[in-house]
Amino acid sequence: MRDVAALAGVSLKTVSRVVNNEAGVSTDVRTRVERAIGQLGYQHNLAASTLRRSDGRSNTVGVLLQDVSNSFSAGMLRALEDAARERDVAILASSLDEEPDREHSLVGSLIRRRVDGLVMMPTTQRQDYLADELRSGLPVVFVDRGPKGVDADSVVVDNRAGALLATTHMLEHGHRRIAYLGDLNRISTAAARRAGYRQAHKDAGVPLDPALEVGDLRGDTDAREAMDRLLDLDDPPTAVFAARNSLAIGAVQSLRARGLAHRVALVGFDDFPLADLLDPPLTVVRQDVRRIGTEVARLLFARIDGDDAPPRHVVIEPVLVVRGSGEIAP
Amino acid sequence: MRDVAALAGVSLKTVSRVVNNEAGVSTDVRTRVERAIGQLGYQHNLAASTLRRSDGRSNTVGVLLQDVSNSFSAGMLRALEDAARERDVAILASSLDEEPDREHSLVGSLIRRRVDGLVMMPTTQRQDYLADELRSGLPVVFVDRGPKGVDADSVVVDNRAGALLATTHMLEHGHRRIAYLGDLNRISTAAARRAGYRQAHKDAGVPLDPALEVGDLRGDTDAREAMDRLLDLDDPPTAVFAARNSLAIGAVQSLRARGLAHRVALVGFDDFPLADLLDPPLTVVRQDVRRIGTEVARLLFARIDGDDAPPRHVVIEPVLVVRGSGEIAP
DNA sequence: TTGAAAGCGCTACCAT
DNA sequence: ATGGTAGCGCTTTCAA
Repeated sequence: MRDVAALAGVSLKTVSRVVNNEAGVSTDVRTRVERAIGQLGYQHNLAASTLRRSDGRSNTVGVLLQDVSNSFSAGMLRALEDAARERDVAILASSLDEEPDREHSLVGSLIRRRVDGLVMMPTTQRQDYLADELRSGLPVVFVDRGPKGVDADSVVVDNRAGALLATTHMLEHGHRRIAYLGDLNRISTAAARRAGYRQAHKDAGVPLDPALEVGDLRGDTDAREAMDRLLDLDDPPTAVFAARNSLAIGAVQSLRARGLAHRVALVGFDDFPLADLLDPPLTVVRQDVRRIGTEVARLLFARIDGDDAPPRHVVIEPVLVVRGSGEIAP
Repeated sequence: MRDVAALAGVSLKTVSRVVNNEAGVSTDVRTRVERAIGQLGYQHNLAASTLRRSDGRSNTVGVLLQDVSNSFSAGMLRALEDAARERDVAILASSLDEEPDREHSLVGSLIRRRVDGLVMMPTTQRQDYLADELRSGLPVVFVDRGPKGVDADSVVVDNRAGALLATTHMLEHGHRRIAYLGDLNRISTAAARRAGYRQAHKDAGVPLDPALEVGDLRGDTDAREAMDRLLDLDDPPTAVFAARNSLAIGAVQSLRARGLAHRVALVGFDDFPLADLLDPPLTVVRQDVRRIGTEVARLLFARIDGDDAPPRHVVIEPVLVVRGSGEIAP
């Protein structure tokens, strides 16, 4: 910047004015400075700028997702990116893989980088460790799973209602033995989905069979094995509710391998690309990822812009997408 | 940091030593400083640190992909992330959506943020605009598509060979009318895949029919419509080579809607989740995304570590994954 | 409209 | 083993 100033024959401050598009620079001087910038290939240093600025804005936000390569996280990231781009805000993205330690260390890393805000799909049980940052005004929006131990903005879907929807749908189609495939039990959304599954049975007056409830499944491989075991029972389920997309995939693999894909009903939680091209097409409870992402961005940027109202909790209602697999009769 | 120093009764420099884990601090002093840090909730400011450091490292790299929500880009991002995490390097990720203007502006934004390196899946025809940065030593690794107009490291798959593989496979199964569904023609990988498709015909002595070659398709919707039109021809194709994953999906939609999924052969380029669960399971040419990502990371971090050998160009051979859809007889 | 000087939070360098 | 001082590249403040 000093070189640019020298070449253009102006002061540092004037170059700064040009670079930041501030008023109070004559067209003539502006042109001279811009030419000098071009000649020297000067690139403004945003880190130095941030350091000195009174607001300390880095124009960067951090996003901690479950796994940037899974379709739900990736869709979220994309929706956020679109909102961020309009403001010329960059996104630091990371995957947590349900590892609490990683959440702690990545949050620290983002704070050391002075992000203007944080979006997180938490994997820890409680986020008390964020209390200091929240109090000092760091904008944080929780997504998919609400905050525990602290209060902050959040955007979640009504997991219980979604599970109730899915399970009731199969009960109404006459199923009485519906299996449940669930995520790691400690994850709050998994608990809510399980509660919805049970509620549906209660509402319909159908007894639950604990042998049909399998939790703590990490991914499609786990789900496939669990499904295999369920189908080997003396009195196997005639329907399955898979409480996450990867678990539904594992279930499909198992059913397909045994030629039961058209015999056992299946409803998944969380839509994914190609679910409609499976055979039978997969009936799912859909969480509108783009809508969630848009809401998250709205909350986050409002906070960044100084909104200091009490935390807001947005709940998005999931919808049942009927495609075929969930309508198979017992 | 000043406050920490005051509270611990040491100098600024000593706090800096503790924070950076430098040697030459007694255990006693270190403990005192750490306690002060804890009491004050002090968080090191990485931007200020970067500014002052002699190497100017930001421990941040920029990644420009086609679209972070598509499985190929997302897989790349994830592989890179895993390599970056080991070094405590953060990732700024963005989507280009095949828009050249966005590439220019995002590269600028990343340079202003002083990233230590850049990974890009370019969407521009030429990247001469990067010449200055490359000359001044910015590590850049091109992925999926090689650099044009400048020289830099790259990791690409052998697109021509992959297309040759796919097309020959169907020719060997007796097909003589194989359609081609291709990406935007200006994209170099699309051109290479088309060349492979043609080469296969030439090798087999099978004449090409221009009516069966459709390029400039943007996504599954385009592909579906193109496929519909092809199937409406008087002499429709008995097989299809879809040169990108989203195009294969469009083709499947069209075939499925007409009940031809088991009648017309289909091979896609680029594997994706669930391709094996379609009916029939989709035969594809697979590019090993994780392997590509790992190679990219290896090249990038070697450059960041000071490697100044001439640019390296890694070519990954794609493999044919036979699953069913590509083996349908004419 | 333009500029000079101070200082953001930190690390390099040299001294003790 | 510890500290003082200068200065990274920029913006702020105030003066001209």
